[in-house]
Amino acid sequence: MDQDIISELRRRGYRITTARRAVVSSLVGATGHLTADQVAHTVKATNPDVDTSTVYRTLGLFEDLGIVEHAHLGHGPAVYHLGKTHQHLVCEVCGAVIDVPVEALDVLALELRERYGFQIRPGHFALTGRCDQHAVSE
Amino acid sequence: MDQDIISELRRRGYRITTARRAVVSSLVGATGHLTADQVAHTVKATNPDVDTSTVYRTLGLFEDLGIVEHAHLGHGPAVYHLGKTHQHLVCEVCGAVIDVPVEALDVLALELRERYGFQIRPGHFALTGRCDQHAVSE
DNA sequence: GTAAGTGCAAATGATTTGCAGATGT
DNA sequence: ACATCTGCAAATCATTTGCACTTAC
Repeated sequence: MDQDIISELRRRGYRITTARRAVVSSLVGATGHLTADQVAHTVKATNPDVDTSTVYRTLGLFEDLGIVEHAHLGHGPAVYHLGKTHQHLVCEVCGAVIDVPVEALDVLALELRERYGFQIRPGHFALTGRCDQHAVSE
Repeated sequence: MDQDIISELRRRGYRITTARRAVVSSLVGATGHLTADQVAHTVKATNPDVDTSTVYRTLGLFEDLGIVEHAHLGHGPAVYHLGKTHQHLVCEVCGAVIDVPVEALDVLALELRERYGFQIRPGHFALTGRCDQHAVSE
């Protein structure tokens, strides 16, 4: 799985460096979403001399190549993830994150399309609200 | 309209200061969404000695009191607005902002509620995508 | 060998905070 | 009078950038 990405990079003419390998491992080894800083920490565990700015540049490159995506879950730093786009639901009380397939927004997308001529591209910003445990019973 | 807010503040025991008056005027006089910095600029036009940090504090207070809300339209600074909550649609090509009533998300809210036990509270983050002019015809 | 990639340090942009002084009530 | 507000300067947090040096190819 690491290898797929490495090959992809090579195939596209990008150089395979220690930093890039380490970022790939960090992303592949993680379940879920990581901030750039968390990626940097994981990376530094094995490669202490990789700089955080390089991690940012690497994540930026991977994003341009469609290998990773970033999303905003709240007021803090952005989070990065591999794999296909999904919509994040974030509980404003406990911070719990639920990943839902973008298809869950299909009906909404259609409605906004028809009514406002607007095509949404879900996933970039979370939908905030309250999880089951912290629901407000009106 | 300025006066409603001023009275509200007074009624709740907050002090009426030059800075607060000026922030209220700025918000009332503007159509749409302003960044804290834009509010600060408007304020400084008549009251040059009001500091930007005071504008932030004032907006923060107004938000706590339910007088204003802030939303995130993209990677830049947050925007503040008076009035009732609405959902922002932001074109990722031209930055155009469309305001839609939160009721447009009712169907989605219901679905997410049933399927994931999650209650969304729309409006805090924009939905990004493409406006009519910049639609991708797949 | 050479361009692409990197570390480092410094810059940026948005927002927050500590504190001593000013001001609304 | 006295607590609340404010200006100012400095701190913070996430992210970006300039530049000289390294390294993958």
